[in-house]
Amino acid sequence: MATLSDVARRAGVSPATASRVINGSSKPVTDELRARVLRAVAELQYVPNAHAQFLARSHRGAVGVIVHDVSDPYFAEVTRGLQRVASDRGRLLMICNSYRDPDRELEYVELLRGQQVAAIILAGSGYHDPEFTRLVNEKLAAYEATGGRVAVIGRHEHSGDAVMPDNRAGGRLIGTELCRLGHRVIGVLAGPAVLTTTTDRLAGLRAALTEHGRDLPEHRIRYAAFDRDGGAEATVALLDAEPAVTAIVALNDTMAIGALAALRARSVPVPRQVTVTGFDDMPIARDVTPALTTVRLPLVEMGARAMSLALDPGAAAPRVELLAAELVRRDSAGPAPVR
Amino acid sequence: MATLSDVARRAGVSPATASRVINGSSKPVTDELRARVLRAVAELQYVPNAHAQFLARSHRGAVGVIVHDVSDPYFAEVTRGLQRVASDRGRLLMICNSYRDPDRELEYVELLRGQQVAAIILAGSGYHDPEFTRLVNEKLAAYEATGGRVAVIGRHEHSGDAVMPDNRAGGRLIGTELCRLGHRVIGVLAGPAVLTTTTDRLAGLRAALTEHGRDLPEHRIRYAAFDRDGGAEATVALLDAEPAVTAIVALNDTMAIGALAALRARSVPVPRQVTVTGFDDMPIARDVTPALTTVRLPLVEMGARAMSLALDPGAAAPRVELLAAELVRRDSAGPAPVR
DNA sequence: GCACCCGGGGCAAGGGCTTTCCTAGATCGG
DNA sequence: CCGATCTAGGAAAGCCCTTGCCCCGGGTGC
Repeated sequence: MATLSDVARRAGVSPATASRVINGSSKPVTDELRARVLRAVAELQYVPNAHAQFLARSHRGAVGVIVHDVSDPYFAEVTRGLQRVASDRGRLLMICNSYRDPDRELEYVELLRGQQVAAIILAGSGYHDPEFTRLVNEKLAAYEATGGRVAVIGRHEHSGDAVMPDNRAGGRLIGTELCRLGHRVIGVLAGPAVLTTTTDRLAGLRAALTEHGRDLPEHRIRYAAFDRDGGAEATVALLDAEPAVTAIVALNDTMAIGALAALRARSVPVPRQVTVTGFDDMPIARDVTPALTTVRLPLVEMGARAMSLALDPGAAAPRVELLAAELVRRDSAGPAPVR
Repeated sequence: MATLSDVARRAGVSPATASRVINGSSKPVTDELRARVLRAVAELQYVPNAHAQFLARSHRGAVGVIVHDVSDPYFAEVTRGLQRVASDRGRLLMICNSYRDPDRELEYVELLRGQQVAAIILAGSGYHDPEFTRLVNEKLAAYEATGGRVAVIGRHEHSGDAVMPDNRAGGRLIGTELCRLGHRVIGVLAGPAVLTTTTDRLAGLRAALTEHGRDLPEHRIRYAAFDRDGGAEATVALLDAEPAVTAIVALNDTMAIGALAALRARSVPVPRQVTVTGFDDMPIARDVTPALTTVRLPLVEMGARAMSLALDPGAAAPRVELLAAELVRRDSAGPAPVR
């Protein structure tokens, strides 16, 4: 690998001059030398060693984000927002997939710290796990103590800048809509109970139902993996145990799609016999049949905001941005069947 | 940020010893000192500076991949395969999104080179663009000349290790299936014509049709963006210009989903009146209505193989692995309507 | 014509870590 | 009991780049 001094030697200048030409330093260099250096760079196909560069200027360039899984459309959208802002500001974004493993999340915090990233963004849901929370906060605190910036997306037990989708309000919207449609026996396809996302959405839903005089007994809530198959399996279990349900609330769109598949397999017409709702409004939500009634979260916007928070110098007080959820009515929700 | 010498000082040892303890060097260190060092590490929350570490040992750890867009399910799946193998071998994977911009692809090659990654994997389709091809090959050659490993996924004009999905054969499978079903007037929703993926799939399709005595005139092929909206728009245009088509072949699943949406909007029953086929067999393909008849490509496997090729020492001759495509019959393709 | 200034270039000091080589003390054999 | 052999730990030389500082020579002002 050609080094800077190779270039300098070939151009007949000092490494200092070569460096200045290559980095467009403010220090003037004669056109003659500049040309010689550039020629040498081209001939040697020289590319500066990013690590050495990093070490020499102590200027932190990259930013890291820890997501559960980029191939999950939810995170794909969020990441898109993060990317956009990062690129606009000339920052490299390192994406780390925890694959929903808290330990891996911890490891990635260390790794990013080791990479000396300028900021770390936690994009997954928080966990209801005091021990994990303590550990991650400890690591983040150490990072922040040395000037690192942290922003989180979603509710985490971390005091600092945060972007919060209004999951509670979203749950409420769904609940209210279902009541309006006359549903009384409502089943829920929930994600893992340890995620704050799950509990917040559930809390909002329950609040709305209670307001309208309905209840949501625990046995009508099925906790499963936050993915398609989790949704499908939970739907089957729910249907068998609670044949009276007229509406199934999935706590994200992916699970809702699984529910739709399970219902189709049993030839249950949606929404005529059973209503299904999702959450997140992923792009695919409008393309399944029936198109999903869901709650839109401004995913890209969330990513963009989080990156802005992370890159703008921190205010004295933690900044928390609450992003509104919005009901999207499509075809998968209908009036409760009269029986 | 605590440094190694901070740790060493606190533990009352030399940086050399501290380093040895932390990295588990083979050189023996007394338990007494080891314990002191580890305690200091914990107290200071020390994390080694990855850049300095890199510089000191000239051992290349990370691997880079350039994809078009991770949020595209096609690449999400491929990336999952790459990740798995990379993690198994203790490698960090850097994911770069070119967003289908060839210039950005070039930039990322430089960037990864600067990061001194052990290998670069090009996961997007190749381009039919001699100038671009020349440039990228030049940069890759320079990289390989210094010991860098390169693997490509898909057909690129790059001689070296490659994993090739058998796009041609896949196109053939679709063509044969449609002929079997009696379709004669077939329209195509193609991706950008500059992509080798597009032309290869198209070539296979055309070959099959020709063999069965059908033709595929250019005016029944619509080139559009390889995404949902591209598919929807092209479908509308195709329907208007060629009302006689009984089958629409989308060259990837995303476009097929767009086609389904456009047909639904026009209340055209699928597959009764028009058959639609996709390509790739993304996870969502089975969950749209009607479920997509498509061609399965072993996407995860492709990623895994590519990573293996990249990490295993190169053979003398370039290794090319051709991965078979497989027809997946679902509900979106049916017999041609009798008229 | 002299002191000064300033533009253009190079020297060298890091930046944080690994690793080779060396040293000093302990151990062992004769 | 002394030299040979180990052993654990430390000193220091890089890895590649940036940048503050210094230096040299020619132009400026009075």
